[in-house]
Amino acid sequence: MSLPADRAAQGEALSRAVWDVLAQQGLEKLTVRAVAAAAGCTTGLVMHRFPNRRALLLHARQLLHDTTRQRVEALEAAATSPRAALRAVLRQGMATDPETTNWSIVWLGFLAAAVADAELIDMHRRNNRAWRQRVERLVAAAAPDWSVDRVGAVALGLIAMTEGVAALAAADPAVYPADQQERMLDAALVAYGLDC
Amino acid sequence: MSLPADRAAQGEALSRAVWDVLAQQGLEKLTVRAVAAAAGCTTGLVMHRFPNRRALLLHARQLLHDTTRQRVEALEAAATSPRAALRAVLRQGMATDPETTNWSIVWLGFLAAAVADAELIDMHRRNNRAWRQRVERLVAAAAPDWSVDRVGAVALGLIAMTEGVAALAAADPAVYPADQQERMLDAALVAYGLDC
DNA sequence: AAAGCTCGGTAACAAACGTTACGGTAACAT
DNA sequence: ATGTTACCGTAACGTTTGTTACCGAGCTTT
Repeated sequence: MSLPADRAAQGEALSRAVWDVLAQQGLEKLTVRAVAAAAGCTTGLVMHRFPNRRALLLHARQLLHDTTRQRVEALEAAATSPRAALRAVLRQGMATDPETTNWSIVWLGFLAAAVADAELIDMHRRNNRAWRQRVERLVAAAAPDWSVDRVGAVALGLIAMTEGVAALAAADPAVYPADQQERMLDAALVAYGLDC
Repeated sequence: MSLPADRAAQGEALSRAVWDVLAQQGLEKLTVRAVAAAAGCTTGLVMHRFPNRRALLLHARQLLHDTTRQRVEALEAAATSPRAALRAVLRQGMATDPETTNWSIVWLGFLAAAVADAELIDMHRRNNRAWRQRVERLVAAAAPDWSVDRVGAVALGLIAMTEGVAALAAADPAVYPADQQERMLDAALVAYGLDC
């Protein structure tokens, strides 16, 4: 069968291979051949599916965003209160298990690759601005009487904290165990007056 | 003259060239030839000064750490109170001006490069553990009656927050201006009860 | 002044890279 | 059954990479 659904599935599988290589071998080894090997195919298939290496990377980057967005929306929908939603969403932004740790490493790799790529940095900015608006909305819902300025400052603090600890824990998991990240998050939520 | 001081100075200049390339062209373009061009010399000099590319990168990474350590110690020594020292040290960890923004991008590049390099990741861990101990010491001095657990959780929160906002601001300076980062830091210090 | 030594630039190497062209196989249509 | 098309692996291309070998210029020593 050569339905477009199959082509899309192949593109998705190749994007997942991009993530795997990025997480396990790093940005410097992120070659077309390495991606093909991780996907269990040859470079021919990769280059038939994408016009060039950059298009493959851009697709993998966008798919990463879409995937995490869906996961976050599910967490938000399943939460029983605004503050529980805020905590759940922030929690998955840290590196508390192998899956989210992997996600963090991949995220760092794409960010490093975006330094020299205008389109990648644009995607990063679009996605991160959306992320920031989401957290600001959640903070505003969790503290309805706050001023816009305070919501912004606290949301930024929480975003930066989770983003930062994800990077730190991804690079040194032994020193940043999951429970310490959670205690850090809870301490911050308590300090800001946003605890459940 | 061929004094060892000159050789060391050349190594330093080449390391600075590594930073420049990393900040302006990204990790993927961090080649020996690009470094030589940024340093205004040829690849011959680079390979005479360092046995191979990895050694050059390791030297640049260590020099980056030593440089920032000296800057932080100067800030700490110049502070008039423990809380002022804490704030000054944390402040320089964010990306509030072109210099610290550059530093953040370089830091991200080295972190991404460390994914596949055991020695680079070791250096990152050593340096970051020292950084964490420094901030924990500053927090303990700023709040002498806190428990060790609380000092650890708050210090981790502050470290992660500054580290995270530095990455965010480095990638999207227009959305994370300096004054917003400072307000975020002050809001966090107030929330933790560590304001001056 | 001539020889030796240090230094750094030039040029070349093999390997790996992104990309392209070609060929063969399997499914579909007629 | 035969021609057509889509699909993908194979092999090659030119370029770029890290690295090595070589060579000439300038300083020191005798």
